[in-house]
Amino acid sequence: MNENNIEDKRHLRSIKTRQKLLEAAREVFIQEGFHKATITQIIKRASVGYGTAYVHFEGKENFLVILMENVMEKFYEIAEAEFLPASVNEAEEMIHKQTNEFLKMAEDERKMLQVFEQAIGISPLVSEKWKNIRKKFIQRISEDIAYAQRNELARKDVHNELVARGWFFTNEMYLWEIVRNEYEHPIEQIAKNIASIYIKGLYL
Amino acid sequence: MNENNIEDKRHLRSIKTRQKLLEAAREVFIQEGFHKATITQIIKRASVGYGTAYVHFEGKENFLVILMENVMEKFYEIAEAEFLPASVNEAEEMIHKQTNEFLKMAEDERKMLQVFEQAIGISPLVSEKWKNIRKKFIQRISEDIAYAQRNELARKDVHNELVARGWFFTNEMYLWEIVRNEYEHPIEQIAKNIASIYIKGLYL
DNA sequence: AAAGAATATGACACAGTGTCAATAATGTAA
DNA sequence: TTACATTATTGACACTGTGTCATATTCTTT
Repeated sequence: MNENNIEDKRHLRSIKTRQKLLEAAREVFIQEGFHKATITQIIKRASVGYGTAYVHFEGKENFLVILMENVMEKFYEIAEAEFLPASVNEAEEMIHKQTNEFLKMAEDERKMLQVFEQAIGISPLVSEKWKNIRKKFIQRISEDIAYAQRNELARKDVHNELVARGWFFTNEMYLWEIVRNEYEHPIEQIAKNIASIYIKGLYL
Repeated sequence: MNENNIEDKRHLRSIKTRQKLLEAAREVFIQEGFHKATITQIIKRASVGYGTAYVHFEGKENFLVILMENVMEKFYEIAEAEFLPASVNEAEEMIHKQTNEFLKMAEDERKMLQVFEQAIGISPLVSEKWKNIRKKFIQRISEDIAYAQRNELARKDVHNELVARGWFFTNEMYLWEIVRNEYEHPIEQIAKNIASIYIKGLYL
C-alpha cells in the first residue's frame, strides 16, 4: 500500500510539483509584488498546468502564507526572548538588543517582507497572521513592563499595555521603513535613539 | 459662448453627474471596502452608464483621492499647529493637545479612514498621499524637537529626526487601531499615556 | 495487463477593467 | 426654426485574471 510513503513515486512527484510551485511563487512575488503577481505567471515559471496550482494551494494568499512561515517563526522567537532584568541598566541592555534584532529582521528578510507588507493591506488571511505577531509582541512587552513595575524599576503611573503598544508601534513602523529602504540611518543608530527615549521615559 | 459658465446647462449636468458619482462612490466604499468596491456598483448606485465613470474619474483610486481631500486637509492643519513652548510644562500641554486632536480624527472620520487604510496597501496613488501627510508631521515634529533642544528644554544626545519618526509612528499606529475599532481605552487615556512616556523620555 | 487510485491539466464560466465609436443632449448662429 | 457644432453619456467590446471540474495522465496493485 505504501500509504504516506515518500518512496511512492506519485507522492514524490506531487511533492516536487509543490516545491516547484513554491519556488516559482517566491520569485514571482519578489519580482512583481503581491498585487501584480498572477497564478499564470507562477505556473508558467514552475512549468505546470494552471489547475495544478489549485490542487496544491487555495490561491495567491495561501502561497504567501506558506512562504512566510519561517519568517514568522523568527518573529515569534524574538518575541519570546526572556526578560528578567535585575536593574535598569540590565533592562536597557535587553531592550536595546531586542530592538536591534527586530529591526535586523527587516534587512535580512527585506524582499519577502516587502511582499508581506503589500499583502497585509489586501489579504485578510495575511493580515490576520501579522496581527497575531503584533499581539504576541505587545502581550510580551506588557508583561515585561508589569514585571519592571513590580520590581520598582519602572514608573507605575502609566498603563503597561498602552505603553507596550506605543513602544511596539514605533518598532514596527521602523521595521516597515527599513523594509521599504526608506531609512537613511544605520539600524544600530535607530535602535539606540528610540530605545533611549523609551527607557528614559518609562524606567526610573 | 458661455465658456466655463456654470449656468451652461450641459456643464451643470456634467457637474451633477460628477456629484452623483462621488456620493455613490463614498457609499459603496464604506459599504464594501476599497478592495471589493467596483465601478459597476458605483455607476448603478449613481444611475449613470458605465463609461461615464471614466469620463469623470480615472479609476477607483481617483475616486478615493478626491473623496479624501478634505480629510487630508484636516491632517495638514493639525500638523501645522504652532509650537513654541517656553517651558517643559507648556511643551507637555501642547504635545498632549496635538496627540488628542490627531487621535480624534480617527473617531471623527472613522469610516473614510477605514477605506483609506485599505487603499494605502493597494493603490500607489493613495499610498503616496499618506506618505506626504506622514512626512509633513515628521518634519514638523523634528523642528519642534530641534527648537526644544536649542532652548535647553530637551535632551541633546538624541537625533531629532529619528525621535520624531518614532514618536509619530506611535501616534499613527494608534490612529489606525482606533480607526479599526480595535482599541479598548478612551482616546484621552491613550494620549495621556503615550505622551507621558515621550515627554519624560525626551524633555529635561 | 487490467483495474483502480492519485495527480495533473486546460477549457470554461464568471467577474472586473478601461476604451471608444456611436448616440443623445444642449448651445449657437443664420 | 433649422442646421450644425460642441459637449456629455453610453454600453458593447477586448482584455486580464480567477477558481472549478470533467477528463487525461501517471503510477500502484492485483
